[in-house]
Amino acid sequence: MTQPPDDPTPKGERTRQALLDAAYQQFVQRGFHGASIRVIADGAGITPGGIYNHFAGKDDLFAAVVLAHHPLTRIFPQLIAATGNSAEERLRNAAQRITDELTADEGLLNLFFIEMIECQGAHLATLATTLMPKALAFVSELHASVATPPGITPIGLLQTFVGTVLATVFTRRFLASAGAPTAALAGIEQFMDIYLHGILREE
Amino acid sequence: MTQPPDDPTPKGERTRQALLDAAYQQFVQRGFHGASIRVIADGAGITPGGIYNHFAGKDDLFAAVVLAHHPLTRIFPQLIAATGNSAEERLRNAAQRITDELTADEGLLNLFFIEMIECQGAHLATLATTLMPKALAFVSELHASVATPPGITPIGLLQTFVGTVLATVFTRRFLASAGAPTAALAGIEQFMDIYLHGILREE
DNA sequence: CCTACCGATCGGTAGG
DNA sequence: CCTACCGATCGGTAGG
Repeated sequence: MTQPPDDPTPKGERTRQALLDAAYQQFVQRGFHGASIRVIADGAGITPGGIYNHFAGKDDLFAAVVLAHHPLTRIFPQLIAATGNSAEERLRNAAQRITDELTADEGLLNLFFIEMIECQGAHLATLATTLMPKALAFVSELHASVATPPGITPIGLLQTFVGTVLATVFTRRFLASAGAPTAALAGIEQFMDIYLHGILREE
Repeated sequence: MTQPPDDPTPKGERTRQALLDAAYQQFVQRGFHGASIRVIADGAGITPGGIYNHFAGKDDLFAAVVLAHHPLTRIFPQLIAATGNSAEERLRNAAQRITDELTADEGLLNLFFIEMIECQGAHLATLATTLMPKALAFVSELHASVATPPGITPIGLLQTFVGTVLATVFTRRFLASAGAPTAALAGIEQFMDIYLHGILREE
């Protein structure tokens, strides 16, 4: 008997996905070293040994989580998919979408930080080579179509835009943790007011 | 015999400082759970058990490191100490100083992230109550003296400024990790060009 | 502040 | 994919 080849979701594949989900939750809550293989296995409904039928080890499992959930995998597609009748409108729309996504699931930003700290950014080069070409093409076109301050390269435009969005999400989160009243804080609209007024000069 | 009371640095105090230094190095390199009490003790030149003469436990040691090295303890004083003949000059000067300090020691920013992820920002409220009053007084005065876009509160001014500085340091680090050519990246001057042009409107 | 040690938990493997 | 288990290391303590 061979295994039925076109089941909607093969048994092994479902387990693998359950492992990825459980691992994501644990890693973003406790960090790489703080997350336990046993708790992850539990969350996926299997015993610890079973993990090694799907992943070579804890590092391999973490790498798979990074590939599936790293914020960069959300930011760049949202940037390209943004709509609007002008460069300004498209950037505002993209900023809003990215902020919403990063705010809805705090784990995404955590994963960014955990990877940089506990893996020293080892996966960033891989992610970048996959994602950057399209993002750079998009931003080069944008850069050519608008007037920016002197010294801003296309990659600098991408950097300052993404940096401003990350700054919004991050500062709102830590100021809320510190006890600041949320209503007094700047949101993505204010950050974009400042950023776009500063970067889009008269043509 | 009593202990000589005004030695330049008492024996126990030197050990405590050595522990703080070793702990800082380990925590920012490996995260809270990744750092080992034994390695920290080694780094301070004592045996693991000796740590508990100075700190109640690993958490207590981490809390002391956060109090001593958290970026907020550097950012706010630098902001207040900044010099210049106009609001713009003072903000540029402060941004430059903060950026230099956070770039010179990558551990500082790591500590910010580690504390937010592995301690869920538990120490931020304490830090804020110590540091915010002076910073808010400074920024309230600044807010009153310049024209900002509508909807920007004094705390929003502080938030967007600090956010912009953090965005500079963070995006430069991760883009460098990802293999981007450093020369093409925006630095604090470019970020401030954009930010200040966006936030300081005509009076 | 050291020696010696505690129980607990870690990531991972062998064999089925 | 489970059972049973490995050696290693963890944070922390007792007693001196």
